Amino acid sequence: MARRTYNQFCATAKTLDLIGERWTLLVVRELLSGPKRFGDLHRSLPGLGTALLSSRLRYLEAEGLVRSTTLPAPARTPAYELTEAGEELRPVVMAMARWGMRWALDGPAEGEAFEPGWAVLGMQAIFDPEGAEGIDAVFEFRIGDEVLHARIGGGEIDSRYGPADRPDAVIVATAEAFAEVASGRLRLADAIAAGRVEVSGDRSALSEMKRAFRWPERADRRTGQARATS
Amino acid sequence: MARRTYNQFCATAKTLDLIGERWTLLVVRELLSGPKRFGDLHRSLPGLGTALLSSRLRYLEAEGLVRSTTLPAPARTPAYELTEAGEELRPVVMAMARWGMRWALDGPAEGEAFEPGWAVLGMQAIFDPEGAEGIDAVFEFRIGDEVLHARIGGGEIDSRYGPADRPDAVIVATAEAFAEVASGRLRLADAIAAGRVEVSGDRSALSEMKRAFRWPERADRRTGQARATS
DNA sequence: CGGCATCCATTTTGATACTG
DNA sequence: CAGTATCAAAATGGATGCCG
Repeated sequence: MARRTYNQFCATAKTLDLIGERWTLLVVRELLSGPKRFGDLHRSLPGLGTALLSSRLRYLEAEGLVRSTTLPAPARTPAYELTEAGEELRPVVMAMARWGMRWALDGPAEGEAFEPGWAVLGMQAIFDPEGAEGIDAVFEFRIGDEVLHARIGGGEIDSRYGPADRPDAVIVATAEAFAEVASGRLRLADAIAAGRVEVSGDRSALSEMKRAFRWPERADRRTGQARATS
Repeated sequence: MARRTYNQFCATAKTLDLIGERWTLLVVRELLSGPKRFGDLHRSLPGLGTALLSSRLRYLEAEGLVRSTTLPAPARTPAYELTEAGEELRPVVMAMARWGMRWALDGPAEGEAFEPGWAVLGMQAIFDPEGAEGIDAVFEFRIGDEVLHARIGGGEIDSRYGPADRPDAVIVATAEAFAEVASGRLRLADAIAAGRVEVSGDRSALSEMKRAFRWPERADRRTGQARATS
Protein backbone atom coordinates (compact mmCIF):
# COMPACT_ATOMS: atom_id res chain seq x y z
CA MET A 1 0.00 0.00 0.00
CA ALA A 2 2.83 2.35 0.78
CA ARG A 3 3.32 4.65 -2.17
CA ARG A 4 6.61 4.46 -3.95
CA THR A 5 8.76 7.42 -3.01
CA TYR A 6 12.40 8.36 -3.49
CA ASN A 7 12.58 9.20 0.19
CA GLN A 8 14.98 12.08 -0.34
CA PHE A 9 15.00 15.48 1.29
CA CYS A 10 15.21 17.22 -2.06
CA ALA A 11 12.68 19.48 -3.73
CA THR A 12 13.19 17.90 -7.14
CA ALA A 13 12.76 14.39 -5.80
CA LYS A 14 9.61 15.43 -3.91
CA THR A 15 8.20 16.90 -7.09
CA LEU A 16 8.95 13.67 -8.92
CA ASP A 17 7.29 11.73 -6.11
CA LEU A 18 4.11 13.60 -7.01
CA ILE A 19 4.24 13.89 -10.79
CA GLY A 20 6.91 11.41 -11.83
CA GLU A 21 4.71 8.43 -12.55
CA ARG A 22 3.86 7.57 -16.09
CA TRP A 23 1.05 9.68 -17.64
CA THR A 24 0.74 12.00 -14.67
CA LEU A 25 2.44 15.05 -16.14
CA LEU A 26 0.63 14.54 -19.42
CA VAL A 27 -2.68 14.73 -17.58
CA VAL A 28 -1.47 18.01 -16.10
CA ARG A 29 -0.44 19.18 -19.56
CA GLU A 30 -3.96 18.52 -20.84
CA LEU A 31 -5.50 20.48 -17.99
CA LEU A 32 -3.12 23.41 -18.53
CA SER A 33 -5.37 24.54 -21.36
CA GLY A 34 -8.49 24.51 -19.21
CA PRO A 35 -10.95 22.14 -17.53
CA LYS A 36 -11.61 18.87 -19.31
CA ARG A 37 -14.01 16.02 -18.92
CA PHE A 38 -12.94 12.46 -18.26
CA GLY A 39 -13.71 11.43 -21.81
CA ASP A 40 -11.81 14.34 -23.30
CA LEU A 41 -8.76 13.40 -21.30
CA HIS A 42 -9.13 9.80 -22.32
CA ARG A 43 -9.37 10.72 -25.99
CA SER A 44 -6.36 13.04 -25.85
CA LEU A 45 -4.15 10.40 -24.26
CA PRO A 46 -4.22 7.30 -26.46
CA GLY A 47 -2.75 4.34 -24.65
CA LEU A 48 -3.88 5.47 -21.25
CA GLY A 49 -6.71 3.18 -20.16
CA THR A 50 -9.74 4.41 -18.28
CA ALA A 51 -8.71 2.50 -15.19
CA LEU A 52 -5.30 4.12 -14.98
CA LEU A 53 -6.69 7.56 -15.88
CA SER A 54 -9.21 7.25 -13.13
CA SER A 55 -6.54 6.22 -10.68
CA ARG A 56 -4.26 9.11 -11.69
CA LEU A 57 -7.06 11.64 -11.36
CA ARG A 58 -8.03 10.42 -7.93
CA TYR A 59 -4.42 10.59 -6.84
CA LEU A 60 -3.92 14.10 -8.21
CA GLU A 61 -7.14 15.15 -6.51
CA ALA A 62 -6.07 13.65 -3.19
CA GLU A 63 -2.74 15.45 -3.49
CA GLY A 64 -4.34 18.79 -4.27
CA LEU A 65 -3.11 19.28 -7.84
CA VAL A 66 -6.48 18.71 -9.50
CA ARG A 67 -10.06 19.24 -8.41
CA SER A 68 -13.44 18.24 -9.77
CA THR A 69 -15.60 20.98 -11.12
CA THR A 70 -18.71 21.47 -13.21
CA LEU A 71 -18.47 22.93 -16.67
CA PRO A 72 -20.35 26.23 -17.06
CA ALA A 73 -23.75 26.28 -18.78
CA PRO A 74 -24.79 25.02 -21.22
CA ALA A 75 -22.57 21.97 -20.66
CA ARG A 76 -23.01 21.54 -16.91
CA THR A 77 -21.14 18.26 -17.01
CA PRO A 78 -18.53 17.24 -14.47
CA ALA A 79 -14.93 17.94 -15.35
CA TYR A 80 -11.46 18.24 -13.87
CA GLU A 81 -9.35 21.34 -13.48
CA LEU A 82 -6.01 22.30 -11.99
CA THR A 83 -5.73 23.80 -8.53
CA GLU A 84 -3.30 26.64 -7.93
CA ALA A 85 -0.58 24.10 -7.13
CA GLY A 86 -1.33 22.25 -10.36
CA GLU A 87 -1.41 25.43 -12.41
CA GLU A 88 2.01 26.37 -11.09
CA LEU A 89 3.46 23.30 -12.79
CA ARG A 90 3.17 25.30 -16.00
CA PRO A 91 6.83 26.45 -15.86
CA VAL A 92 7.90 22.81 -15.48
CA VAL A 93 5.92 21.74 -18.54
CA MET A 94 7.09 24.79 -20.50
CA ALA A 95 10.73 24.05 -19.70
CA MET A 96 10.25 20.49 -20.92
CA ALA A 97 8.52 21.72 -24.06
CA ARG A 98 11.41 24.05 -24.89
CA TRP A 99 13.95 21.32 -24.29
CA GLY A 100 11.95 18.89 -26.38
CA MET A 101 11.59 21.31 -29.29
CA ARG A 102 15.34 21.77 -29.35
CA TRP A 103 16.57 18.24 -28.66
CA ALA A 104 13.83 15.68 -29.11
CA LEU A 105 11.06 16.61 -31.49
CA ASP A 106 11.22 15.00 -34.91
CA GLY A 107 8.49 14.12 -37.28
CA PRO A 108 5.59 14.13 -37.05
CA ALA A 109 6.04 10.42 -37.64
CA GLU A 110 3.52 8.00 -39.05
CA GLY A 111 0.93 7.06 -36.45
CA GLU A 112 1.83 9.70 -33.89
CA ALA A 113 -1.05 11.34 -32.12
CA PHE A 114 -1.44 15.09 -32.38
CA GLU A 115 -3.81 17.49 -30.66
CA PRO A 116 -3.88 21.16 -31.65
CA GLY A 117 -4.01 22.01 -27.96
CA TRP A 118 -0.41 20.81 -27.68
CA ALA A 119 0.64 23.39 -30.21
CA VAL A 120 -1.13 26.04 -28.16
CA LEU A 121 1.12 25.18 -25.25
CA GLY A 122 4.08 25.09 -27.60
CA MET A 123 3.31 28.65 -28.64
CA GLN A 124 3.30 29.70 -25.01
CA ALA A 125 6.60 27.92 -24.50
CA ILE A 126 8.42 29.86 -27.19
CA PHE A 127 6.69 33.19 -26.73
CA ASP A 128 9.26 35.95 -26.35
CA PRO A 129 8.02 39.00 -24.39
CA GLU A 130 10.87 41.16 -25.69
CA GLY A 131 10.24 40.31 -29.31
CA ALA A 132 6.52 40.89 -28.76
CA GLU A 133 7.01 44.41 -27.46
CA GLY A 134 4.56 46.81 -29.08
CA ILE A 135 2.51 44.05 -30.66
CA ASP A 136 -1.23 43.95 -30.06
CA ALA A 137 -3.06 41.52 -32.28
CA VAL A 138 -5.40 38.56 -32.30
CA PHE A 139 -4.89 35.44 -34.40
CA GLU A 140 -7.28 32.65 -35.15
CA PHE A 141 -6.05 29.19 -36.05
CA ARG A 142 -8.16 26.60 -37.83
CA ILE A 143 -6.32 23.33 -37.49
CA GLY A 144 -8.12 20.41 -39.05
CA ASP A 145 -11.58 20.72 -37.54
CA GLU A 146 -10.52 22.56 -34.40
CA VAL A 147 -10.45 26.30 -33.87
CA LEU A 148 -8.26 28.16 -31.43
CA HIS A 149 -6.86 31.63 -31.06
CA ALA A 150 -4.03 33.64 -29.56
CA ARG A 151 -4.12 37.19 -28.30
CA ILE A 152 -0.76 38.92 -28.11
CA GLY A 153 -0.57 42.20 -26.23
CA GLY A 154 1.22 43.90 -23.39
CA GLY A 155 4.13 41.53 -23.75
CA GLU A 156 1.94 38.54 -22.94
CA ILE A 157 0.27 35.76 -24.86
CA ASP A 158 -3.10 34.28 -24.11
CA SER A 159 -3.87 31.28 -26.26
CA ARG A 160 -7.09 29.32 -25.96
CA TYR A 161 -9.57 27.03 -27.63
CA GLY A 162 -12.40 28.46 -29.68
CA PRO A 163 -12.78 31.18 -32.30
CA ALA A 164 -11.48 34.71 -31.85
CA ASP A 165 -13.80 37.66 -31.60
CA ARG A 166 -12.40 39.82 -34.37
CA PRO A 167 -9.08 38.33 -35.48
CA ASP A 168 -6.46 40.40 -37.25
CA ALA A 169 -5.43 37.34 -39.23
CA VAL A 170 -6.73 33.82 -39.71
CA ILE A 171 -4.40 30.90 -40.29
CA VAL A 172 -5.79 27.72 -41.85
CA ALA A 173 -3.80 24.51 -42.06
CA THR A 174 -4.02 20.78 -41.69
CA ALA A 175 -3.00 19.42 -38.34
CA GLU A 176 0.16 18.01 -39.88
CA ALA A 177 1.27 21.24 -41.56
CA PHE A 178 0.55 23.24 -38.43
CA ALA A 179 2.44 20.76 -36.31
CA GLU A 180 5.50 21.00 -38.50
CA VAL A 181 5.51 24.78 -38.31
CA ALA A 182 4.74 24.97 -34.62
CA SER A 183 7.54 22.52 -33.88
CA GLY A 184 10.07 24.57 -35.80
CA ARG A 185 10.61 21.87 -38.35
CA LEU A 186 9.12 23.89 -41.19
CA ARG A 187 9.40 27.64 -41.63
CA LEU A 188 6.10 29.48 -41.79
CA ALA A 189 7.07 31.31 -44.99
CA ASP A 190 7.94 28.03 -46.70
CA ALA A 191 4.69 26.45 -45.57
CA ILE A 192 2.72 29.35 -47.03
CA ALA A 193 4.73 29.24 -50.25
CA ALA A 194 4.00 25.53 -50.55
CA GLY A 195 0.29 26.18 -50.08
CA ARG A 196 0.18 24.03 -46.97
CA VAL A 197 -0.81 26.97 -44.78
CA GLU A 198 -3.27 29.66 -45.84
CA VAL A 199 -3.42 33.08 -44.31
CA SER A 200 -6.18 35.65 -44.66
CA GLY A 201 -6.53 39.07 -43.06
CA ASP A 202 -3.77 41.43 -42.11
CA ARG A 203 -0.45 40.28 -43.56
CA SER A 204 1.50 42.75 -41.46
CA ALA A 205 -0.01 41.27 -38.32
CA LEU A 206 1.39 37.96 -39.48
CA SER A 207 4.91 39.27 -39.77
CA GLU A 208 4.49 40.74 -36.32
CA MET A 209 3.50 37.33 -35.04
CA LYS A 210 6.76 35.86 -36.24
CA ARG A 211 8.61 38.42 -34.13
CA ALA A 212 6.71 37.37 -31.03
CA PHE A 213 8.11 33.86 -31.00
CA ARG A 214 11.60 32.56 -30.62
CA TRP A 215 12.00 29.03 -31.82
CA PRO A 216 14.80 27.18 -30.11
CA GLU A 217 17.47 26.13 -32.56
CA ARG A 218 17.03 22.43 -33.23
CA ALA A 219 20.08 20.32 -32.49
CA ASP A 220 21.18 16.72 -32.44
CA ARG A 221 21.63 15.19 -28.99
CA ARG A 222 24.57 13.01 -29.96
CA THR A 223 26.64 15.63 -31.73
CA GLY A 224 25.31 18.91 -30.37
CA GLN A 225 25.23 20.11 -33.99
CA ALA A 226 22.42 22.33 -35.22
CA ARG A 227 19.87 20.65 -37.44
CA ALA A 228 18.29 22.24 -40.50
CA THR A 229 14.88 23.77 -39.97
CA SER A 230 13.31 23.34 -43.34
CA MET B 1 12.06 -4.84 -27.38
CA ALA B 2 10.37 -1.68 -28.56
CA ARG B 3 10.86 1.02 -26.00
CA ARG B 4 7.78 2.35 -24.30
CA THR B 5 6.83 5.71 -25.78
CA TYR B 6 3.82 7.98 -25.58
CA ASN B 7 3.85 8.17 -29.35
CA GLN B 8 2.68 11.77 -29.41
CA PHE B 9 3.85 14.57 -31.62
CA CYS B 10 4.40 16.85 -28.64
CA ALA B 11 7.64 18.27 -27.32
CA THR B 12 6.70 17.63 -23.70
CA ALA B 13 5.77 14.02 -24.40
CA LYS B 14 9.01 13.48 -26.33
CA THR B 15 10.98 14.87 -23.41
CA LEU B 16 9.16 12.52 -21.07
CA ASP B 17 9.90 9.63 -23.42
CA LEU B 18 13.57 10.32 -22.77
CA ILE B 19 13.69 11.31 -19.12
CA GLY B 20 10.32 10.22 -17.74
CA GLU B 21 11.29 6.83 -16.44
CA ARG B 22 11.88 6.33 -12.77
CA TRP B 23 15.31 7.51 -11.51
CA THR B 24 16.37 8.98 -14.84
CA LEU B 25 15.96 12.64 -13.98
CA LEU B 26 17.59 12.09 -10.60
CA VAL B 27 20.64 10.71 -12.33
CA VAL B 28 20.68 13.90 -14.40
CA ARG B 29 20.28 15.96 -11.23
CA GLU B 30 23.35 14.28 -9.74
CA LEU B 31 25.40 15.00 -12.84
CA LEU B 32 24.29 18.64 -12.91
CA SER B 33 26.89 19.35 -10.25
CA GLY B 34 29.70 17.80 -12.24
CA PRO B 35 31.07 14.43 -13.39
CA LYS B 36 30.55 11.51 -11.06
CA ARG B 37 31.69 7.93 -10.86
CA PHE B 38 29.35 4.97 -10.91
CA GLY B 39 29.82 4.36 -7.22
CA ASP B 40 29.19 7.99 -6.32
CA LEU B 41 25.93 7.92 -8.24
CA HIS B 42 24.98 4.67 -6.58
CA ARG B 43 25.65 6.08 -3.11
CA SER B 44 23.72 9.29 -3.77
CA LEU B 45 20.65 7.41 -4.94
CA PRO B 46 19.65 4.94 -2.24
CA GLY B 47 17.10 2.50 -3.53
CA LEU B 48 18.45 2.50 -7.06
CA GLY B 49 20.16 -0.82 -7.65
CA THR B 50 23.36 -1.16 -9.61
CA ALA B 51 21.57 -3.05 -12.35
CA LEU B 52 19.05 -0.31 -12.96
CA LEU B 53 21.65 2.44 -12.62
CA SER B 54 23.80 0.71 -15.18
CA SER B 55 20.86 0.36 -17.51
CA ARG B 56 19.87 4.01 -17.11
CA LEU B 57 23.40 5.21 -17.78
CA ARG B 58 23.72 3.10 -20.90
CA TYR B 59 20.40 4.42 -22.12
CA LEU B 60 21.27 8.04 -21.42
CA GLU B 61 24.58 7.53 -23.14
CA ALA B 62 22.94 5.97 -26.19
CA GLU B 63 20.51 8.90 -26.33
CA GLY B 64 23.25 11.49 -26.09
CA LEU B 65 22.42 13.02 -22.70
CA VAL B 66 25.39 11.55 -20.85
CA ARG B 67 28.86 10.51 -21.90
CA SER B 68 31.70 8.60 -20.28
CA THR B 69 34.75 10.55 -19.35
CA THR B 70 37.87 10.24 -17.28
CA LEU B 71 38.30 12.28 -14.13
CA PRO B 72 41.26 14.70 -14.26
CA ALA B 73 44.48 13.82 -12.43
CA PRO B 74 45.10 12.70 -9.79
CA ALA B 75 41.90 10.62 -9.88
CA ARG B 76 42.02 9.39 -13.49
CA THR B 77 39.11 7.08 -12.89
CA PRO B 78 36.23 6.64 -15.31
CA ALA B 79 33.15 8.74 -14.68
CA TYR B 80 29.98 10.04 -16.31
CA GLU B 81 29.15 13.58 -17.28
CA LEU B 82 26.34 15.42 -19.05
CA THR B 83 26.53 16.29 -22.71
CA GLU B 84 25.28 19.68 -23.87
CA ALA B 85 21.79 18.23 -24.31
CA GLY B 86 21.90 16.82 -20.78
CA GLU B 87 23.22 20.05 -19.33
CA GLU B 88 20.35 21.94 -20.90
CA LEU B 89 17.94 19.96 -18.76
CA ARG B 90 19.02 22.25 -15.93
CA PRO B 91 16.06 24.61 -16.40
CA VAL B 92 13.70 21.64 -16.17
CA VAL B 93 15.25 20.45 -12.92
CA MET B 94 15.35 24.02 -11.56
CA ALA B 95 11.66 24.54 -12.34
CA MET B 96 10.85 21.32 -10.50
CA ALA B 97 13.00 22.37 -7.57
CA ARG B 98 11.20 25.71 -7.25
CA TRP B 99 7.81 24.02 -7.44
CA GLY B 100 8.86 21.45 -4.90
CA MET B 101 10.18 24.03 -2.45
CA ARG B 102 6.87 25.83 -2.59
CA TRP B 103 4.41 22.94 -2.69
CA ALA B 104 6.03 19.67 -1.72
CA LEU B 105 9.04 19.93 0.56
CA ASP B 106 8.42 19.13 4.21
CA GLY B 107 10.71 17.72 6.79
CA PRO B 108 13.41 16.63 6.65
CA ALA B 109 11.64 13.52 7.87
CA GLU B 110 13.16 10.64 9.74
CA GLY B 111 15.13 8.38 7.44
CA GLU B 112 15.17 10.68 4.45
CA ALA B 113 18.39 10.81 2.49
CA PHE B 114 20.14 14.14 2.11
CA GLU B 115 23.16 15.16 0.09
CA PRO B 116 24.61 18.67 0.39
CA GLY B 117 24.91 18.75 -3.38
CA TRP B 118 21.11 18.91 -3.56
CA ALA B 119 21.15 22.10 -1.56
CA VAL B 120 23.70 23.52 -3.98
CA LEU B 121 21.20 23.03 -6.78
CA GLY B 122 18.48 24.45 -4.54
CA MET B 123 20.52 27.61 -4.12
CA GLN B 124 20.80 27.93 -7.87
CA ALA B 125 17.07 27.42 -8.17
CA ILE B 126 16.17 30.33 -5.92
CA PHE B 127 18.97 32.67 -6.92
CA ASP B 128 17.56 36.08 -7.83
CA PRO B 129 19.74 38.06 -10.28
CA GLU B 130 17.93 41.30 -9.47
CA GLY B 131 18.35 40.92 -5.74
CA ALA B 132 21.99 40.02 -6.29
CA GLU B 133 22.77 43.19 -8.20
CA GLY B 134 25.95 44.78 -6.96
CA ILE B 135 26.95 41.79 -4.85
CA ASP B 136 30.37 40.25 -5.32
CA ALA B 137 31.27 37.74 -2.65
CA VAL B 138 32.37 34.17 -2.04
CA PHE B 139 30.84 31.88 0.58
CA GLU B 140 32.07 28.58 1.85
CA PHE B 141 29.72 26.01 3.32
CA ARG B 142 30.81 23.19 5.58
CA ILE B 143 27.92 20.79 5.79
CA GLY B 144 28.56 17.73 7.87
CA ASP B 145 31.85 16.51 6.45
CA GLU B 146 31.42 18.03 3.00
CA VAL B 147 32.68 21.39 1.82
CA LEU B 148 31.23 23.46 -0.97
CA HIS B 149 31.16 27.08 -1.99
CA ALA B 150 29.21 29.68 -3.91
CA ARG B 151 30.52 32.67 -5.78
CA ILE B 152 28.02 35.45 -6.36
CA GLY B 153 28.96 38.18 -8.80
CA GLY B 154 27.81 39.89 -11.94
CA GLY B 155 24.23 38.85 -11.25
CA GLU B 156 25.16 35.18 -11.45
CA ILE B 157 25.79 32.36 -9.04
CA ASP B 158 28.37 29.66 -9.42
CA SER B 159 28.11 26.98 -6.75
CA ARG B 160 30.38 23.98 -6.60
CA TYR B 161 31.93 21.28 -4.49
CA GLY B 162 35.15 21.92 -2.65
CA PRO B 163 36.57 24.74 -0.54
CA ALA B 164 36.62 28.38 -1.63
CA ASP B 165 39.85 30.19 -2.38
CA ARG B 166 39.43 33.17 -0.05
CA PRO B 167 35.84 33.19 1.22
CA ASP B 168 34.22 36.35 2.54
CA ALA B 169 32.23 34.26 4.98
CA VAL B 170 32.17 30.65 6.12
CA ILE B 171 28.95 28.91 7.14
CA VAL B 172 29.15 25.78 9.26
CA ALA B 173 26.15 23.60 9.98
CA THR B 174 24.98 20.04 10.30
CA ALA B 175 23.41 18.57 7.22
CA GLU B 176 20.02 18.70 8.90
CA ALA B 177 20.21 22.34 9.94
CA PHE B 178 21.49 23.37 6.54
CA ALA B 179 18.75 21.42 4.83
CA GLU B 180 16.08 23.15 6.86
CA VAL B 181 17.42 26.57 6.00
CA ALA B 182 18.08 25.82 2.35
CA SER B 183 14.56 24.47 1.98
CA GLY B 184 13.03 27.62 3.42
CA ARG B 185 11.63 25.79 6.40
CA LEU B 186 13.85 27.60 8.87
CA ARG B 187 14.97 31.20 8.65
CA LEU B 188 18.72 31.71 8.58
CA ALA B 189 18.59 34.28 11.36
CA ASP B 190 16.66 31.90 13.61
CA ALA B 191 19.06 29.08 12.87
CA ILE B 192 22.00 31.28 13.85
CA ALA B 193 20.22 32.47 16.97
CA ALA B 194 19.57 28.85 17.92
CA GLY B 195 23.24 28.03 17.46
CA ARG B 196 22.44 25.48 14.78
CA VAL B 197 24.34 27.42 12.15
CA GLU B 198 27.66 29.16 12.80
CA VAL B 199 28.98 31.99 10.70
CA SER B 200 32.48 33.40 10.66
CA GLY B 201 33.97 36.10 8.51
CA ASP B 202 32.27 39.13 7.07
CA ARG B 203 28.81 39.54 8.59
CA SER B 204 27.81 42.14 6.04
CA ALA B 205 28.56 39.68 3.24
CA LEU B 206 26.12 37.36 4.95
CA SER B 207 23.32 39.87 4.90
CA GLU B 208 24.10 40.47 1.26
CA MET B 209 23.75 36.77 0.63
CA LYS B 210 20.22 36.82 1.96
CA ARG B 211 19.33 39.46 -0.63
CA ALA B 212 20.62 37.27 -3.43
CA PHE B 213 18.06 34.54 -2.87
CA ARG B 214 14.33 34.55 -3.12
CA TRP B 215 12.72 31.67 -1.31
CA PRO B 216 9.37 30.72 -2.77
CA GLU B 217 6.59 31.16 -0.27
CA ARG B 218 5.67 27.73 1.05
CA ALA B 219 2.04 26.78 0.61
CA ASP B 220 -0.32 23.88 1.15
CA ARG B 221 -1.38 22.06 -2.00
CA ARG B 222 -4.90 21.32 -0.78
CA THR B 223 -5.81 24.77 0.45
CA GLY B 224 -3.41 27.05 -1.41
CA GLN B 225 -2.79 28.75 1.95
CA ALA B 226 0.67 29.93 2.88
CA ARG B 227 2.54 27.84 5.43
CA ALA B 228 4.69 29.22 8.20
CA THR B 229 8.40 29.31 7.51
CA SER B 230 9.83 28.90 10.96
C1' DC C 1 -21.73 8.71 -22.39
C1' DG C 2 -18.99 9.24 -17.71
C1' DG C 3 -16.64 6.77 -14.33
C1' DC C 4 -15.12 3.33 -12.55
C1' DA C 5 -13.87 -2.11 -10.94
C1' DT C 6 -11.89 -6.56 -12.31
C1' DC C 7 -9.05 -9.85 -14.58
C1' DC C 8 -4.81 -10.95 -16.95
C1' DA C 9 -0.52 -10.60 -19.98
C1' DT C 10 3.50 -7.89 -20.25
C1' DT C 11 7.06 -4.50 -18.46
C1' DT C 12 9.52 -2.32 -15.01
C1' DT C 13 11.38 -2.25 -10.65
C1' DG C 14 13.88 -3.60 -6.36
C1' DA C 15 16.74 -6.79 -3.82
C1' DT C 16 20.26 -9.99 -3.61
C1' DA C 17 23.97 -12.44 -5.16
C1' DC C 18 27.86 -12.81 -7.90
C1' DT C 19 32.13 -11.66 -11.25
C1' DG C 20 36.38 -9.30 -13.43
C1' DC D 1 35.26 -0.21 -7.95
C1' DA D 2 32.25 -1.16 -11.70
C1' DG D 3 29.32 -3.46 -13.08
C1' DT D 4 26.07 -8.57 -14.51
C1' DA D 5 22.80 -12.11 -13.50
C1' DT D 6 18.73 -13.65 -11.43
C1' DC D 7 14.20 -13.59 -9.56
C1' DA D 8 10.16 -11.80 -6.96
C1' DA D 9 7.16 -7.82 -6.48
C1' DA D 10 4.88 -3.94 -8.41
C1' DA D 11 3.17 -1.04 -12.17
C1' DT D 12 1.14 -0.77 -16.60
C1' DG D 13 -1.93 -1.77 -20.83
C1' DG D 14 -5.89 -3.82 -22.72
C1' DA D 15 -10.22 -5.96 -22.62
C1' DT D 16 -14.53 -6.47 -20.58
C1' DG D 17 -18.45 -5.54 -17.78
C1' DC D 18 -21.28 -2.70 -14.66
C1' DC D 19 -24.16 1.12 -13.25
C1' DG D 20 -26.52 5.80 -13.11
